[in-house]
Amino acid sequence: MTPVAQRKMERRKTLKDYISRMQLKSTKQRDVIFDEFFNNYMGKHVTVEEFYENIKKNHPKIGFATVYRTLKLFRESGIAAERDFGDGKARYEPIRSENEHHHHMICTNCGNVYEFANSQIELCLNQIAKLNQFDVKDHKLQIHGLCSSCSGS
Amino acid sequence: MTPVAQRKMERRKTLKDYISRMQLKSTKQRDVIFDEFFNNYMGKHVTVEEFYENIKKNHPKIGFATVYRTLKLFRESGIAAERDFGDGKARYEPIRSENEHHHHMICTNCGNVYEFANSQIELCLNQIAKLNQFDVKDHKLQIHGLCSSCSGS
DNA sequence: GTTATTATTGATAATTATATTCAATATCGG
DNA sequence: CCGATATTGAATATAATTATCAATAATAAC
Ligand SMILES: [Mn+2]
Ligand SMILES: [Mn+2]
Ligand SMILES: [Zn+2]
Ligand SMILES: [Zn+2]
Repeated sequence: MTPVAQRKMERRKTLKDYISRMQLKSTKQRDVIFDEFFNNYMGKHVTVEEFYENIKKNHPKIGFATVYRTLKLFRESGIAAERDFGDGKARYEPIRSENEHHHHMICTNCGNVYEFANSQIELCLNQIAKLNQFDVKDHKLQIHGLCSSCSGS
Repeated sequence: MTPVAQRKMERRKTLKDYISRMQLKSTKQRDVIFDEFFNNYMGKHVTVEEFYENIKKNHPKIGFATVYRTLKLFRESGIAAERDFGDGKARYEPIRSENEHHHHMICTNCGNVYEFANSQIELCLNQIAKLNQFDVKDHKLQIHGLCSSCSGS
């Protein structure tokens, strides 16, 4: 099995566990949305609208509200992350592994998103939090500006 | 003159300059909102609704749309910053000085906001941007979690 | 397998923050 | 003061998200 397929299976188990733990139910729609999401959106940051328009092509009967609710379910179960890049629309991306963590550079011109991670920053943040006795649940870091294509450098 | 009054005068000049540069007009309402904002909201992060409710007490005739538009004008002119703490409401805070820059720790329980700054993080960010030939216009950093009061440590 | 219970679906409507419209009014250069 | 133009404030529109609810699907109990 490829590493990609392996990770997808792990995500499926995480979701199934969450569903049974919360006494929810597995459904055709959730399976369909799961496959679409983890097959086509690794490393992407898709809005609900975009995702809905694409999944509708192969599954015309699926409802908009169901897509909304299911992506939210993915977030709650820990297999997806919800992002806000400041344009008023929620975006979702598959979480790649348990402890993976990254941040975003967003081009205000073309909209492209670049990911980065930096352990030194993470360390600073933890120190700052500790100093203020702040119990960190999450943090987000975004750089907004022009990507190399758009700034013409 | 106190340093606080001094800075307020500088902000007023910045706004006046912006208004004349963009061929806008000075109005009673803008003056009233300016005074309210810089007298009562230094170091605060106020929503438009909150701000409107408070200013209405002394100036009942002022309109909601005017408050919205004026706070946006303050942002455009560079004397106020717009923040998004993830609760779906825009927040505004007075900019304290030209090159001042800070970030936020937000308690998910009590809603209190704590500010911090860290030059090492800023340096890392600039390096990362340079490495990716990314032309930084802005960046935001937020820590979400429980403050010391709410985590009971 | 049948039945009972409970969650889900999908169409629609409600909500919420923000943006726009527009007629009346205020500002400002000349 | 006059005329041109920007602003105001009430109302309306927009856009993303969330809630409602009757029909249906999934699981549990028997
Ligand atoms: Mn990402
Ligand atoms: Mn602040
Ligand atoms: Zn770009
Ligand atoms: Zn707190």
